[in-house]
Amino acid sequence: MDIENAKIPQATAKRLPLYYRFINNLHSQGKMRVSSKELSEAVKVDSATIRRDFSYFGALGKKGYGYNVEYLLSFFRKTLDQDETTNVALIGVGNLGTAFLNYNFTKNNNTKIQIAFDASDDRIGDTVGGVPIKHIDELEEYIDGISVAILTVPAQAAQGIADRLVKANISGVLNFTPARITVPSSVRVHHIDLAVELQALVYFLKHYPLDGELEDEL
Amino acid sequence: MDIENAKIPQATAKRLPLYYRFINNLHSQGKMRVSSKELSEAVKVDSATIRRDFSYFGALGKKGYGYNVEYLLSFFRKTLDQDETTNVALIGVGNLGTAFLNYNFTKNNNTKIQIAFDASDDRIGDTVGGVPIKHIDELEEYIDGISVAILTVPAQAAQGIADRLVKANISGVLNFTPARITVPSSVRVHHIDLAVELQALVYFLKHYPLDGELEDEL
DNA sequence: TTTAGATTGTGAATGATGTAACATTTCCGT
DNA sequence: ACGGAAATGTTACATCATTCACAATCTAAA
Ligand SMILES: NC(=O)c1ccc[n+]([C@@H]2O[C@H](COP(=O)([O-])OP(=O)(O)OC[C@H]3O[C@@H](n4cnc5c(N)ncnc54)[C@H](O)[C@@H]3O)[C@@H](O)[C@H]2O)c1
Ligand SMILES: NC(=O)c1ccc[n+]([C@@H]2O[C@H](COP(=O)([O-])OP(=O)(O)OC[C@H]3O[C@@H](n4cnc5c(N)ncnc54)[C@H](O)[C@@H]3O)[C@@H](O)[C@H]2O)c1
Repeated sequence: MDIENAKIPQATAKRLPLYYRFINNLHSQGKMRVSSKELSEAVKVDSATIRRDFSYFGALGKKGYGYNVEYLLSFFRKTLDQDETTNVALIGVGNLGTAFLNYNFTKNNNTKIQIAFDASDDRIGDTVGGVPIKHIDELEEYIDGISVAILTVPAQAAQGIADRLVKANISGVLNFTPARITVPSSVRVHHIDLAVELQALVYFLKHYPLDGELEDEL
Repeated sequence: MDIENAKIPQATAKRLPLYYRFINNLHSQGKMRVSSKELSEAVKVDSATIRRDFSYFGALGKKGYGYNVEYLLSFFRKTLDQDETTNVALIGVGNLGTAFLNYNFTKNNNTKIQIAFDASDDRIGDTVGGVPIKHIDELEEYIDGISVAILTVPAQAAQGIADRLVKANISGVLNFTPARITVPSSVRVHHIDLAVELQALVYFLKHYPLDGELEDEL
């Protein structure tokens, strides 16, 4: 769609939602302007990196002044497609799935969990956090118009479900399962492996200098 | 402690727990040997990257043969300090916190959630997933021997709790809060921002070529 | 209107990560 | 015991990301 955007580094793209949220905060607080230095302290990203990130979108600020909060906000809203909602399905209403359903991702967000699926009869027909739960056997019937799936099923079920999601034409999967699923190259998968995150943190603590470190981020 | 380890790239360190888990699987399946190519297909990491990662630890494999699963396993167990358990506290027994407590991170893991804290009187004294819940006012009394904290409190409470954790001599924090907390450089914080992850996935879907892409990983 | 001070946007330096390619070594069947 | 097949470990390169440092530009106050 946007010609320019194809050139934005992935690392930058991953920071955009973060910037958006903090700019939103500033706006609610009635702040009129902000410098890259201030933002830097809030989001814990080097100020030069922030300026560089913003610069991919052209000159958003004014030299000697900083950035106009209102303008930044409207810019990010547009860029992150806040207006156009992405429909999401959640598969596996267990511990983690229930937490996600109860959490309203819609705050500050352009995504909405529209429907959930589970294999256990107990929960079918209920709603959790306002989201209706259907039986997994009915996946194909209800998945229409959904482009992203959150996978919170047991690891053994992950690949099978993924295959069905692919057939049902899903575009992206957020996989919380420890299983690394295989999908065609037309589908994007992000793995979030919480056990690995915890273990990695512990590894860093044990093996990296504890003191003269940056205070943040992997 | 280990002199060598200081040189291991962070990207590699983050993959180690992943390798460990899959090698563990292979071992349970009775597999005796594995090549970087096989491993690559399982964990979705380029085989050259795997060989490079392993090579930081010396020559773990044999040319023309591959890697001995048993040996790899014992090596990783040692390297990831599987034997020595790291004690973890969880702060904020809400939706997300409850999911984590019910989930047994101890599988394949050198970490154990020993204790949880919450501000709401309702849950104090209960146990969730075998973990006792104490009142947050008693944080300082019970945090002895705990080196890592998982933060799943509301965003507004995050910085305050973080300050107390720092005073109580915590070494690492896994922060699920959208707030970016400030801590001294002696404390390591990893942010896991689930809303950002979802939004970033959506952004990639909308703005990046959908087809000729690697099929995995950010 | 002038000037001191602030802050951007970016070229260039540095650092980190990923991967192609291959010489080298080991395995293993004959 | 030998030779081809297999797979490592690593060199060299390519790519991506971060950060420094500063000229250019703007603000705001006197
Ligand atoms: N809970 C955590 O803290 C945590 C942490 C790290 C990783 N994970 C991973 O996240 C996933 C979910 O964890 P959880 O704790 O919520 O597990 P859970 O067992 O509580 O939930 C799994 C849910 O999936 C449903 N299910 C099973 N098979 C299904 C199928 N074929 N189709 C649809 N639904 C199916 C079950 O009925 C259950 O409700 C697991 O893969 C787990 O390894 C969880
Ligand atoms: N649930 C999700 O899916 C999800 C997704 C993304 C981010 N998050 C973030 O994770 C955090 C927790 O989310 P949640 O859905 O579990 O919220 P929640 O409201 O269900 O749970 C928060 C818990 O923290 C407790 N608490 C409040 N103040 C406290 C204090 N000062 N000390 C100790 N405990 C305190 C509350 O009693 C409650 O039990 C939030 O910051 C949220 O933004 C959650």
